[in-house]
Amino acid sequence: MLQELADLMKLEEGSPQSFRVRAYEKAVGAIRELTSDVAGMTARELEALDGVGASTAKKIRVYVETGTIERVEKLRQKYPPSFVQLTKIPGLGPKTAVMLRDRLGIEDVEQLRAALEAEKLRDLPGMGAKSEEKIAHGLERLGLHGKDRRTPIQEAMPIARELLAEVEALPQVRRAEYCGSLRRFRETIGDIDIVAASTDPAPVMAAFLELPIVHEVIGQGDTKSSVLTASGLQIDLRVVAPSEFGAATLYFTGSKQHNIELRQRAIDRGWTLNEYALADAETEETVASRTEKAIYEALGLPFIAPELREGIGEIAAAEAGSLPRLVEEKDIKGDLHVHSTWSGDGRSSLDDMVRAGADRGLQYIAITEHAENLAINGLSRDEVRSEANEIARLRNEYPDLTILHGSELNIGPDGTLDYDMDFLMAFDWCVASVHSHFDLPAAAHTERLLAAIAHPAVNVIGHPTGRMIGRRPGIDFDLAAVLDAAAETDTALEINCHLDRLDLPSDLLRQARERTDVKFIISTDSHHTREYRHLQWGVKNARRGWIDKRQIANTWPKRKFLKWAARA
DNA sequence: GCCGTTTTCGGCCCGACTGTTTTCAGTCG
Repeated sequence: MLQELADLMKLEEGSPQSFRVRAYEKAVGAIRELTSDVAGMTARELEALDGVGASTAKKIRVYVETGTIERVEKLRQKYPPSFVQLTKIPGLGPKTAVMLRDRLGIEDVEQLRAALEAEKLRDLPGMGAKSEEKIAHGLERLGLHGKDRRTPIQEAMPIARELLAEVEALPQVRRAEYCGSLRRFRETIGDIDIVAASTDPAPVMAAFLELPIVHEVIGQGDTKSSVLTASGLQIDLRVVAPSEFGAATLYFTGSKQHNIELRQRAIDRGWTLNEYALADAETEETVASRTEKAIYEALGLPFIAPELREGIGEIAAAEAGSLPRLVEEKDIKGDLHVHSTWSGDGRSSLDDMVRAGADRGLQYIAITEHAENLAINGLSRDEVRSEANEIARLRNEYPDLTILHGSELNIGPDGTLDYDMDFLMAFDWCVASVHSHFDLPAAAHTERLLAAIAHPAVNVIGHPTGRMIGRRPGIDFDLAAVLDAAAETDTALEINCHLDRLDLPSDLLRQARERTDVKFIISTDSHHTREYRHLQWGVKNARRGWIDKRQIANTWPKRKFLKWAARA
């Protein structure tokens, strides 16, 4: 409701940056990060939140009690959804939308289309034939890539990496980095931002605009250009001097709120921070600019990892020295969710999977084929016994690698698992996952998860929400109850590395971050040898979730881990 | 609308690009 209020206020105030709009958006951010239910908070408790004042606290209370906010109702009358839709058109902002209504009586997209065809826009103040053309073009893009459309990370990441490689390969480019929400590792991306360091920007810009992926140029300048791919994904390239690279990546990585807080911090010290440098406000002398680390240090802060830069308290935590100890890829000592061709959907042989795990320097792995209840992909009991013999052979071949014989069980709609108790207890390691019946009510999902967590054979709950980013929402369940049960039984929760899963999602991880009694396992869920390298994504997701690495059980050395796994 | 280790009033992050203007408004990030 507050977000809608912010959006409507953009129209009312004629600016997306009006102070009132920004205040509402800040309040939205504060509430989004709450771990407790906002409905249960008093006005006084709400006001204690950073960014929520008396006015917003009152609105929240009224909304909780009556289900409506008068201000929103009035604004909805004035700006109905069909009118608000106009501002979703790229290049068309609140000022223009309101003027179109005042001057031409345009109330919705259809009327705008008619006015464009009749060439009525070009006679309006501040507009001309080109503006008309721009808006007409923006209208075409609305379906393909409106302001609200976000691209799933698994779609954007490979494009960004390839693009980055091409930019880095240009002879004039010293170094380059992808920034924006992709570097912060959000699960959906608005656009791809690339920053390049060069003393000679013109050829870099020219080469960028000529790349095969560029379908359309929507803006080009000396140091900044924006293009669209054929699928409508926007890519921005910014070229800065090498000495400015740190300031530029900091700025383009954001988030917006993080930048605002950093800049406020600069102002408090008599400095100013922009994409070129942290500099003295009076003399304009540079304080720091080459690296992000130098800028943070000048501002009295330790380096803040990109995954944390959401403007949700990371700067205060950094100042207080209370940031979590973040996991890194090299900390991970074992992979506890690995398939082979024994599973119907596995694509590398067991021998290859084990060899690849050993080659990566893993100290322990768990082979976890699908279980019998997963119709096509699961293993019968006989197959499980046969694979056990193969694993015994491989243990001899790889004496330094501990190979756990595991299974990925299916949590049924009633919480029951595959096989039977005796059979299950013979496994070294069990992952239990939801693979079906995604549309039950939340209470039923909570019950089935609690049942699986309570089962003595289960070590970890696999991809707990079952969501597929951009395709399928996760199951809804009572997170607090699941965390309580996981802590009670010492059952871990998985952080699945697949880019289309990232499950648990980082927002749920953040809600769990104060639960230091809960363990997590970062698993690749590999079905092919090359998927081991997906580990990096699970690591980034855990970092984004503010999870302290001491709670991630597969960072532990082999002895500690095996002792815990056997006990659990 | 929010906020305060100079402030309870008067500030609030900063700049590129476009299209329209002769110095700026709108949009965007």
